[in-house]
Amino acid sequence: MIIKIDMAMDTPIYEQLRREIIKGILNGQLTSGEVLPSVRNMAESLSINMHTVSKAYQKLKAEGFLSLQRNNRATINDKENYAYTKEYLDMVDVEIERIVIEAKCKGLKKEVLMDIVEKSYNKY
Amino acid sequence: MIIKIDMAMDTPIYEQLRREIIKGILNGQLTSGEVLPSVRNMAESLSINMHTVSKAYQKLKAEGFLSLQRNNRATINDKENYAYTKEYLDMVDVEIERIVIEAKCKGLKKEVLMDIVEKSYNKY
Amino acid sequence: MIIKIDMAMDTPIYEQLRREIIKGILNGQLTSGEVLPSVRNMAESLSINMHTVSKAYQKLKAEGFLSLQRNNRATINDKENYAYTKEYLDMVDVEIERIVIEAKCKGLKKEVLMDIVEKSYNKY
Amino acid sequence: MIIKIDMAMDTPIYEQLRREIIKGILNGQLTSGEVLPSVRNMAESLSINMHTVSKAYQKLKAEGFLSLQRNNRATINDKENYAYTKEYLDMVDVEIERIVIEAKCKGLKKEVLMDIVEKSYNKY
DNA sequence: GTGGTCTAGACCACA
DNA sequence: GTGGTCTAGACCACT
Repeated sequence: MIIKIDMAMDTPIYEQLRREIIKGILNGQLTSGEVLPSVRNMAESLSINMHTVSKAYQKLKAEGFLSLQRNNRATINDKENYAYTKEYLDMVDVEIERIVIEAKCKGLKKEVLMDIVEKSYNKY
Repeated sequence: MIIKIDMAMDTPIYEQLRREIIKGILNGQLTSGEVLPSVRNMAESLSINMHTVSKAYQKLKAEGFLSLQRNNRATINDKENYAYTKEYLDMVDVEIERIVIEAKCKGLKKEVLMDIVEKSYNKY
Repeated sequence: MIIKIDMAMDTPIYEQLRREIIKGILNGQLTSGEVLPSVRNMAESLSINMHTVSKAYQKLKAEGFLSLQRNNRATINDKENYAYTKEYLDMVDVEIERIVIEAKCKGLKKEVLMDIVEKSYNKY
Repeated sequence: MIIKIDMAMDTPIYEQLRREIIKGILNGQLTSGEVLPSVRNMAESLSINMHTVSKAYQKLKAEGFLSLQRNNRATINDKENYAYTKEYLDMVDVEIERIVIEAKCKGLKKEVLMDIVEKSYNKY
């Protein structure tokens, strides 16, 4: 699986890595039970720090996307482990609201915005 | 106009202030030509530092939301000055995509997500 | 003579006024011996502070463009009084160099830059 | 690379630093991919404050001259990232016009002015 | 160790 | 009185 990290982006590297793994789960490149490269290997292949990879793995573990075994192997979990919760929905709500306010203020029509969301949803 | 700043939030204060002002423009509390409090006054009334307010004003200026006049007044601009651009649309696209990927991965149906966006849009 | 002041510009008002008067001299709207409005009148008609007008007049006087009489009247001088000097040439050189360096760095061809200068010269 | 800062000059320090870096890019002392000193190091070697350096770097980033990488390196960009735009040309036009008007008013011949520009261009 | 954010206090040009 | 610049020192997330 190809993971793209952009050092020039303002998003933290560990967050970029986290998102890439989630994307991998979504598009089927990472299936339940699959084992991710070790922290050390992942860090090497991406030319980033081990701590950064570890941070991404830890966050994904906390969210239920994967399990970390004693042997430091990260295994992708079943869907049930990371199904959306009430808290997650609230968070999405806040994020969407922030985007919507600015977009509406700038004159973006509801239809255009909804279209972006729909197209994005269908894309993956 | 009431501006809420949450010092405990991880969003920078200047960014919170920026968003509150945009929200004010959207809901009609700040209309074109309206004058904002001076940097010093705004800082005092929010119990934050001058420079933090200044940073918010500068960003809003760069985005066309307001003009910093030579007579030391921050004036809300006309809609034309901050209408959405191609670059802004691209940015929204990236942000939406990020949210959509994670939401879809977590099993959130398209209809539910679209509903959140629509409700948010109609709310303001 | 019409004088345009843009409160949203970052150029100081007194400097804008100064430039407008020089422009007036160049295009023949202000001829040698002509009398400018009093500081008070000019300030009123431009809706700016008297001190600001005074500052512009003082600077123009120091540069030889006009004379200030005891009755506070500003009179445009003859050309000889404000002919370019060695110091002025040096200053132009510095300003041009600053523009040229950045322009060249950005890939602007010499011909394009020279063309801008020539067109600008012929325009007035 | 030698960077000269004149504390007595009326040009802000961050702006002087910005120009020095652009000059370095132009004369080949700073090539694409090259890494600038960290904000702290640059500040120390110039005996100025961290924040002042940061402001210069931020401006250069906004203009495309460099990227501030997540691994805390300020890297010079490729030419494409800071090629001149329509907006930049308009800005140059305004600046040139301002100089030309005053110069012409002071009796400076077109040829002399053009010569200054040409010499300046060839110098770097 | 690095940059980003925030605060505080100072000076200055502008109005 | 106003904003812009600069300094200094602190905290924090990221690497």
